[in-house]
Amino acid sequence: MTISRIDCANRLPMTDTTPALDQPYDPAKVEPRWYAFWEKNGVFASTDAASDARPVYVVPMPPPNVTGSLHMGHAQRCTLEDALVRWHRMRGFNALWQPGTDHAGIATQLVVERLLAREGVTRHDMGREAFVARVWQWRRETGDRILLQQRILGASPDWSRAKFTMDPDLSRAVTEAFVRLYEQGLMYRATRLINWCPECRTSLSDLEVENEEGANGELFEFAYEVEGDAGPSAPREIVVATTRPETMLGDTAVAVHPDDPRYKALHGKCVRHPFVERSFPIITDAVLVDPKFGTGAVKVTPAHDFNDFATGKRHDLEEINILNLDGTLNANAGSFAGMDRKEARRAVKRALEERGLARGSKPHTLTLPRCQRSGGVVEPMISTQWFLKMGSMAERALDAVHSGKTEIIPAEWVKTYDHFLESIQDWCVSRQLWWGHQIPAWHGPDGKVVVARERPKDLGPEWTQDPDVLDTWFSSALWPFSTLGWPERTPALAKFYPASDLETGYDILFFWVARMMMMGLHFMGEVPFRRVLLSGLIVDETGEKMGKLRGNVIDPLDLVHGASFVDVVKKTLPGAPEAEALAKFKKAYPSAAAMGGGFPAFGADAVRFTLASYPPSNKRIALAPKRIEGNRHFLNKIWNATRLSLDLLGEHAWRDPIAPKGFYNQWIRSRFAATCAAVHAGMDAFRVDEATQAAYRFFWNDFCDWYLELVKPILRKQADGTFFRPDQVPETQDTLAYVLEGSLRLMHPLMPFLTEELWQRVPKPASRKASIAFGPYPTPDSETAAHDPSVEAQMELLQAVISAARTVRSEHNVDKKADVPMRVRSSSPETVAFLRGHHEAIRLLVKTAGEPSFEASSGARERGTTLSVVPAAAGSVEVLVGLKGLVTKDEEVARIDRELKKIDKELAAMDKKLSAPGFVDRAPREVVVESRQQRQALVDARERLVAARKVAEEL
RNA sequence: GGGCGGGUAGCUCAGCGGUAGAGCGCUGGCCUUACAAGCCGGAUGUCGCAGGUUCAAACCCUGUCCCGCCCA
Repeated sequence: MTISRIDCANRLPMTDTTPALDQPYDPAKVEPRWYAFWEKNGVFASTDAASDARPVYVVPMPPPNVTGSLHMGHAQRCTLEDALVRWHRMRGFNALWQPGTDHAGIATQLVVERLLAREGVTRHDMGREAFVARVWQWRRETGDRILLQQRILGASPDWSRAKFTMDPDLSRAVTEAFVRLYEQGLMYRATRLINWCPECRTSLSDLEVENEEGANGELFEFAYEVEGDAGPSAPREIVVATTRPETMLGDTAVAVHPDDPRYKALHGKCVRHPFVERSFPIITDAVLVDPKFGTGAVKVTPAHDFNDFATGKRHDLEEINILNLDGTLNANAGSFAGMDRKEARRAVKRALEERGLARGSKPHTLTLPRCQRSGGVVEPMISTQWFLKMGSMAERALDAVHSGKTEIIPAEWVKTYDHFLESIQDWCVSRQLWWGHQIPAWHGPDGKVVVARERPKDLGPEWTQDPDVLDTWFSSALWPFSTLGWPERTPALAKFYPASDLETGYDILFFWVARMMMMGLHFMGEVPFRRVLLSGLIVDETGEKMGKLRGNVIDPLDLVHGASFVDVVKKTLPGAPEAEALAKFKKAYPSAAAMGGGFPAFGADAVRFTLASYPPSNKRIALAPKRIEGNRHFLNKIWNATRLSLDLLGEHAWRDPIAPKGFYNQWIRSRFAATCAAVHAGMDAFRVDEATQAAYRFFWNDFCDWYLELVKPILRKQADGTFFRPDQVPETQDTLAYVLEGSLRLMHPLMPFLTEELWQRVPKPASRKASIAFGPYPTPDSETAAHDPSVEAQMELLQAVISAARTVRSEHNVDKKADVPMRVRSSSPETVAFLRGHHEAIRLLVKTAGEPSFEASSGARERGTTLSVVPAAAGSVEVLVGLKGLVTKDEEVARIDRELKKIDKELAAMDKKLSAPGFVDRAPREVVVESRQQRQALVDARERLVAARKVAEEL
């Protein structure tokens, strides 16, 4: 076919490697070829040169963990950020999408420890230095995998600026930040009750503790014997209830409510601990004790419970730590020392029973604090750690959002952000890990501490560096400026700080976004970014969170390249029986289950377009594979429409278009202009979903369904080799080429591969650069002159007339091949004239026998015709289709009745509205006028239908 | 206990003050020389429930019931 001839035209820079435009569209043949091309042409490059006068657009990419393999969340980040970055780049911005990876302290250490465990080695066997060396080796081998995976999705960050949080320059920034914070009195060391994960053997910040609600437990009751004699009527014992019996080894008080009459006699008395040589007081505390809960008496363990800790401070109680760092009990636990905490719980209960102090137990649901990384139960524990004061930093971060210096989109999140910062506690930043930024503090004799950028030379050998490292999120919080060279005053820092947009999932609003706000304001004196764009979390099709245990994880690359479900579940549920894993997976994705044995290769563009099509207000995004399939069909549509267009354009050489005179050309240009405006509005407001929808509808429903169909007869030569309407050919070719090329550019940020592939082949101005990615982008301004609502309104009428005739054909099951006579009438001479002007389109799209006729309305009608009405205020249009011998009287009456029913329903609604008291007086005038026009159109249409029904027997 | 979302067609979701929408699914007819991953048609909703504001409410307000998430 003609396509191959066009392939040989000199439009294509890569003729030797580019396959023909085979049908159907195969992303596997197209996508792999373009990434290297973009890199070679420097598409992704930004410049920090002060002399560059372009406006700047900066997006810091949330650095994925080096442990990470690409998951749907990453794919979503990639898609949205890449769309925004490409969009700006095409519009002439100096765009920096800052890539990199995060060292992910705990996560990485756990991964490498697990590897070592297979070799039968622990990190303690190796020692710190060797272990850290091993982690570095691991990171060199696998840490960049995720960056390679992002390329498959078409991500376009400036790779030349890629950073890793443990790079020397970023590590230096971390040290500098720590030292300055210390010098400013914001970073301090303190002994406090903190969250301790015995499995990771490190402290955690409040945010790293996840509370598991509804855990099954029991409320265990036991008695403490009261010491001394409180009088004959006073109780000899006091019964307390607890969900953690083993912590009684650290009890230093029993609390009751001051007003509780049951315990009045015991105020000030002491109880004896049954297992350790200790007695402690019965105190009164209205804050801690709810007299209605349990027995109304509460055991107090200041060293292992946050509420009890506060109570201890109020009453000056002793804090007795009973735990070792690995979760076993220490010497304070007396005879229970050395036991694991779980074992100790059983042992304590048994011992209490033996002493006759147990008072029974009942089932109880509780909230269990769990470590975000290991899943282990977190123990509150007294420990000396480094803390960062949050108060004043949090205030500035709050102000920045309230004053509009940083905008959070969607705005619903502002309240959540506020609440977090308003109630924030100081941040425990030290971690007892080996992998991370070691704290730049040195400990000397007598508890002396020195904090410095480097080990001070005058410190003796007895001074040792603090073994702890910093929370991973500490270095992440510096990301928007540490990646640009801070603390040096680099050109990049001057050019690219603050960033424009920070896009991420809402799940790290506290972990990352709020902390970057605080650190950015503190160190740079300016917000780190102008907008925070938050998107929802991707969950499975039934709304469940994706997780290994659930067996519903989808690897985005499996969607891109295709994969059998068997292979998919091998990854999601390794080791599980295949049938069971498959069943779980298919239950999680009902629409995928209908696809047969696996995912077809949807291609990166289809996955991206789908991810971009969910609105950010959606907190949970239920990933429906069917939807990806639908979008792949859309890409195929673009592919084929381009093939057709190239065929219709032949050897057409680009001419800059002038304002078209032909109606269809005016119409498609107007629709294109409206679409550019809608896409721009969507992209600008972080409603990428609206941009995708506008592009989809335009390209498919306007450009393909109508414009290409209307233009075919004009641009296709007839059998005798001549054009049917030679005078219309040049302008139509120009317009087709213009809209096609513009559409590809318009959609490029959303589907970079396909648009590049096709754009390389379509006619375009000589001024265009090597890649579509260089733009320019079709903007509302560049298209606005073509926008013409009156043309669009006329086109809608024409479309309605054609559709009416098609409906009649279809409803009466007229053979597709049969030509039918058609007659169009209206009481409006203008309408008749307009429609007559489009007789050619009507003839072709309805497939009429001979030319349709156009005339003023009259009551008479030929035998054998069926009548349908298109309501219009200026005078409804009657569409008469000759169906002699093709339809019975009954069928026609039934069809007219259906039409009447519809119109009656609309008319009733309109009458109700118009006759409602106050409507005419109080509604805006244009609404009243419009409603009256609509009603008139309906009444008119109805009259014609009623008349038509009367003569239906003529059939 | 506090906060934030959500409940619209069988499914996944738009719409957020002027006559209910899309994709998928369902269904009738078409292998019409771009596309069957398609084309031309069709059916399908008391917009969670109850009040209120308004000339007008899926949309605003109040209450209420479910579902989800976050914080304590």
